[in-house]
Amino acid sequence: MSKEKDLRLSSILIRWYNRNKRDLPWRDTTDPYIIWISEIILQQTRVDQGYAYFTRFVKRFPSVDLLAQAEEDEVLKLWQGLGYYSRARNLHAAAKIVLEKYQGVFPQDYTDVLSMKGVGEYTAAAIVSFAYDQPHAVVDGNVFRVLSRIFAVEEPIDSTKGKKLFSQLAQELLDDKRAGLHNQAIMEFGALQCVPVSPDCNSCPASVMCLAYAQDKVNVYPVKAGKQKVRARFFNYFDVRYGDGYMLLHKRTAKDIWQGLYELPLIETAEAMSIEELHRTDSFRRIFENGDGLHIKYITQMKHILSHQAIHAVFYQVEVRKVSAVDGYIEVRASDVDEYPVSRLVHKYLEKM
DNA sequence: AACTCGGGGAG
DNA sequence: CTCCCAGAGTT
Repeated sequence: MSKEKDLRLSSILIRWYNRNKRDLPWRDTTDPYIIWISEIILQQTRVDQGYAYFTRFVKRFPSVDLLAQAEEDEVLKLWQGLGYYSRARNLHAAAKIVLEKYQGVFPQDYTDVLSMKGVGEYTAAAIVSFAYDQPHAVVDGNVFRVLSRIFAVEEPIDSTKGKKLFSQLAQELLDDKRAGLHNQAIMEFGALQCVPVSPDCNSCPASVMCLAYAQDKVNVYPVKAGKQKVRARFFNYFDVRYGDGYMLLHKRTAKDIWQGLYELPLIETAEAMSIEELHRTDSFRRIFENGDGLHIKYITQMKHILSHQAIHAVFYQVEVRKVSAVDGYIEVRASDVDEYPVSRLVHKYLEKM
């Protein structure tokens, strides 16, 4: 016994979508690889921000085997500036697995897609519905917002209960016969019509069935419980120049921000420190113990804000006649530094120099 | 369940 | 400033 679905909302959203959708390149294909790339890029990222990255990425890596064969540094370089760099590392690792485990054929089974690194429930549903029209409902930030308003859901979207509740609700509302279209429609509706701040409910075709609108409580949904705090960190960067145009770089490998990216020699301190204080640290002595004719000059300081950290960075330029190899650092030609993937913070410094 | 992981744009 | 974006992984 299957109960007939109520597809009135789906019908409204699809009608709205057909009239208002943006023309986006990843909607012109059913190639799961292309759709996968677009979905990873768009995780926690606005279309406007990810668009150019998508274009460059699929131009350089038009197929999964070409991505799998690339060096991780090149993948990260293409990702530079976009943030959440684990997306790029996971994308690259997953491409290799597709090549080896699936002989280069992108998996079609939802569970197989879900098992890929960097692919969670949202992305798996997006890929199989857009590429194969399989009936899996997407639940992203847009869907949370649209459904929480229409049904006046009081459960916080960042709670385990809330996530389950919205998944079930989204799946109940899904038009199984046109899942891809339905999923595109509800997300685009959230992105353009049912926007986070002061949506234009007067022009909304779903306002007739929107409980939040009826109660004049559109601005209270979606309900969120979370509050994240920001950690302060102090980065002291040393732009070490020596010889005939050489400098030192270090690849971040720790489980921390910017994993896989390169940066200048760094001394992180628990609080702000003067250069005189830095001189006395073990880290300083380790980096510069073999420094001959050391000359340090203050260059600039920058405050770099992440969603969860506030980094206070100070940059110094260090001139030495010669440095011997220091463990963990690589020596590169200063003219080649643009080849290496770096954080926005380091990039902003480098482009000033 | 709570925490971590980027960067940018809108208001 | 605050919020949040086609979220996922780790602890």
